[in-house]
Amino acid sequence: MNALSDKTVGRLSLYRRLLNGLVADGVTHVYSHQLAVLAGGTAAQVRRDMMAVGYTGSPKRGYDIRELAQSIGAFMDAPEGQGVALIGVGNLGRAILAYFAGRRPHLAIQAAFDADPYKANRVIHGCHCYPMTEMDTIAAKANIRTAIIAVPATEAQAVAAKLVRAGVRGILNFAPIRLHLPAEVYVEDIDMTMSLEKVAYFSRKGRAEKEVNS
Amino acid sequence: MNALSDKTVGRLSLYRRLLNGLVADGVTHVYSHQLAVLAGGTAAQVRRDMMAVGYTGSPKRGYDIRELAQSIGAFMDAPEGQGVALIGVGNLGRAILAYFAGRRPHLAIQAAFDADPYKANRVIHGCHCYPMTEMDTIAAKANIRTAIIAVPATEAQAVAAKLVRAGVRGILNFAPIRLHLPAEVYVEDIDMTMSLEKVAYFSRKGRAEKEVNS
DNA sequence: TAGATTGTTAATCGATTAACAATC
DNA sequence: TAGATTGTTAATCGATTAACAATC
Repeated sequence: MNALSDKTVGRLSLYRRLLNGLVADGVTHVYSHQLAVLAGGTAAQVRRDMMAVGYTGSPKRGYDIRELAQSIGAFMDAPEGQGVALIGVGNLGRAILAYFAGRRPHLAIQAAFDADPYKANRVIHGCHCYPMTEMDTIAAKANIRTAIIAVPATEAQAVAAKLVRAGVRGILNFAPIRLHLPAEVYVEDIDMTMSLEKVAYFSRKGRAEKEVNS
Repeated sequence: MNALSDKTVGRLSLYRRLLNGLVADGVTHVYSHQLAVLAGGTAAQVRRDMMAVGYTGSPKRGYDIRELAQSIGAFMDAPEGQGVALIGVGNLGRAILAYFAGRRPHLAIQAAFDADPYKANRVIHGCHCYPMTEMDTIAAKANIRTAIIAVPATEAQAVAAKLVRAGVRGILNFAPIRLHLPAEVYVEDIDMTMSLEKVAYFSRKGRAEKEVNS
């Protein structure tokens, strides 16, 4: 029950989604090597991750999918649900709203904010948009501790600092800049420019030999 | 000049962006520790990365920003430019088009494709959209080896296979699914659901002790 | 020179992989 | 039982960090 690593948590999230897909197909049990193929990892890694969440399978039938999904949920989900704020309702912000709309009731975007007053007081993909000036109040009232930043790079640092002051402890940052925040705030960067440049580089040069073998 | 690792290439991409920002500010030289602060890394790592691209600084003035940016560019950019294809022109696809529009002439989205014929034959954010049926022909003609997948998860595997048959060797995949492709194809996943779940988890549980200390 | 930074090697760390007795 | 899979430990691997002589 101690703290899991960044990567482990990511894999758990993926496993759960895969398990939900299997449930929909009517499958009840799964072996570590089957899950490994779906997740793009190894069987040993899957088993180690199951150990981390404290769920135990059987040598005969493998893992019970429903029970396993529930164990992962108990580990990852907030029991009372968890609200998320979105900052920046431009092209990217609206796509993010559409992407997450109605997907996970436990982890829904409860409010969006934008500095542009013309974008405020509208409902986009089911989410109410407020002016930035109301961010502190609304975040505090809804007890929001998680936020998504989808503002231009020039504004991201100021927005992030404001979010932290309002009580946010985790940020998913789409702005192509490294945020400087207190160490206890968890930041995950999605840098689309960097990702595309990496892909472009390796589509010309080829993957490193070692990686191809894996 | 041998193959660089995934992570190194990512950092080089970030360094170059930071260097361009410094040039705009009129700065001419930078020390490894300054760049490290901006990039969120360590000075030693910056120096090791500079070694990797073969650029040498001076103990007195550090690194010449213009020359360094040029060295990184010589490493990362295709001399003749490199075209990118986008598959899927839904909410996310359109946001991606807007995001990359006019940013990097060397790495532009040259064509977009969608299975929905109603989305084809339009120009969105400066990019022409074609029906999926024309993908093979157009990708071959434009010699496109890099692609972005922004289609629903259910279609992603089929689209990816089709892209690889058309000559694509690197894929930036936004669909929340692991693609099964030949090992020589480089795939970078951007899984927004996984990223948001990670952020939500750590905003409740806090970062691991070790990571906070770093 | 003195001092800070550089290129480069050695030590450390963590994560992945391999291996194997225990289990159904 | 026989056979495949499980939980768990040991070995390996790579990347990061620390250290230091060479340099301007």
